[in-house]
Amino acid sequence: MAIANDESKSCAERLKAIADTTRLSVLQILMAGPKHVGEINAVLGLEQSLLSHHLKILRQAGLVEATRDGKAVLYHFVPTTRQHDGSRAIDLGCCLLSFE
Amino acid sequence: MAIANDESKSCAERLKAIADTTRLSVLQILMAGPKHVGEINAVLGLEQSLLSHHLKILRQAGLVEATRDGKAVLYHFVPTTRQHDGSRAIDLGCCLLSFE
DNA sequence: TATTGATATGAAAAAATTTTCAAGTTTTCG
DNA sequence: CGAAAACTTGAAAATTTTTTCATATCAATA
Repeated sequence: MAIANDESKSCAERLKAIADTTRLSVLQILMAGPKHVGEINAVLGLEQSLLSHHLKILRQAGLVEATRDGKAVLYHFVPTTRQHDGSRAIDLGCCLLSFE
Repeated sequence: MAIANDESKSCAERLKAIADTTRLSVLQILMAGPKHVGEINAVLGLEQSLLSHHLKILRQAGLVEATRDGKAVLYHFVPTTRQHDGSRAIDLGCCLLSFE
């Protein structure tokens, strides 16, 4: 039931999850606050199942989490972040990624 | 692909260049200082042309540069970096990546 | 200049990722 | 309960990346 967070994910593997235009957009949307799949897609306008597949990749990378909210599903950015000299940065293991 | 601004597009492109185990290793090797292709491969032990292909991708992403040095070729990390609260971070456009 | 050492390139094969399409859940509502 | 809304899943097709292999280039040297 709980979404497993694979500890053995390498840095490159997480980077790969982020290194995609669509997923990068999703991440940025979610970093602004939790949103339902439909709300995300109101911005991106993708084929419904395609977004779902991308969300799964982000979930498996441990970058986002989903919780059911009625018949909708709410996604939120998982702050795998840590304080890095003043600003929050996503910790990818071998490197820190910070959106300004 | 649907809505994705130019900024996140080029950012994802650079992230893609970095999001690969081999290229990530090459980058980290070069961040320690310039090295010849042979020296890089002394560490990685890849098929000669394969490393060459990877180096090309890093070059095209503007992350490294090559200069001829006799019959060898010297590669160096291109500091697309900027000071980010004390430590050097690679500026990818939409985000900063910092190795520690 | 012919040869050798160091690396690059191009094309085809192999592998991985992305997109589509059809069908399956879950939850709410009449 | 049956239907609808909001998603997810799985499998196949489409596309992109990665790897291999054979060949080419460039510079130093015999």
